[in-house]
Amino acid sequence: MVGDRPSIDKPHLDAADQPTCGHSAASPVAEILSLEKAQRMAEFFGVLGDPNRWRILSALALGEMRVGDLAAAVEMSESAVSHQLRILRTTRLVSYRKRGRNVLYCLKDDHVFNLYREASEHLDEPGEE
Amino acid sequence: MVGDRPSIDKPHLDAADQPTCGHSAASPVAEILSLEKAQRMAEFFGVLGDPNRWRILSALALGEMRVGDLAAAVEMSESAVSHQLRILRTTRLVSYRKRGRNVLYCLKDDHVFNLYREASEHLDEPGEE
DNA sequence: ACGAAATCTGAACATTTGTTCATATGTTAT
DNA sequence: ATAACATATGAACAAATGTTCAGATTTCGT
Repeated sequence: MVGDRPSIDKPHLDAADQPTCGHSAASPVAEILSLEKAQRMAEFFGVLGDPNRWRILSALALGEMRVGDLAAAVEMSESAVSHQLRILRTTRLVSYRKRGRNVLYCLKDDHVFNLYREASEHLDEPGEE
Repeated sequence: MVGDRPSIDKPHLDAADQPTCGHSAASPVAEILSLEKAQRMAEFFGVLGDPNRWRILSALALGEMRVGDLAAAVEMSESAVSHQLRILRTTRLVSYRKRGRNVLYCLKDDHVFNLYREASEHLDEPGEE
């Protein structure tokens, strides 16, 4: 296997210079995360690691919505949506309230937005890919 | 199956009032994410959805490190670490440079910190769990 | 050039994850 | 009450994921 590699992966400096990592300030994490804390982080971000959940969240960003309409909006079965909503609920990413025989869901707070923006910035950054 | 439920999951309002979702301002996402965009988001956050990757990232937050030392620090096999580093590399979360027969890794930018902080805030928020 | 050291890679295997399908629960209307 | 509607739940199965293990590279020391 010679020739062209995946094109990514080229060291920025293969010299004997200074580290490439220019931490701008005090990092919020000053030691290696404990297995427990790492687990918490992973579980949370893992929830955001599914495309259909993002579609659901973005749909709810438009406003409160019933489960059925939500399912139609994101083109998933109502059952699948319901399963996902349960996960988003226990992660406290969405809140809900019952209206008769319907249940209305909506985003719980702005953290999703911030995370979305931060991720977008990162993904839009230069760096060969 | 009656009795006590998982304790989470109680509608904040089951009345006929206003929505629970108080979006503070213009959301960065004004429509349902396309499958493609949702996929991108999910892939990125999915990378942050593993505890060992968080341990690696937090170790690198302390400073540049060789693969071997990194493996020792997070108590994983060097092979496992290497596999994970490849993923973190293609996601551009870490950068690296070769020094002789070693490879030094470090965090690429501050986005990880911001994501970490945002997630921490969310996890530390009230809301019964 | 040779052997040791450091890192990377691919296949295999066990675990996790998300959907579907069938069914249960709960609510409204007649 | 009964039927129809809306949502939730559990088991089952397919797909994705992370580790281990063996082997491939590459670089240093002598």
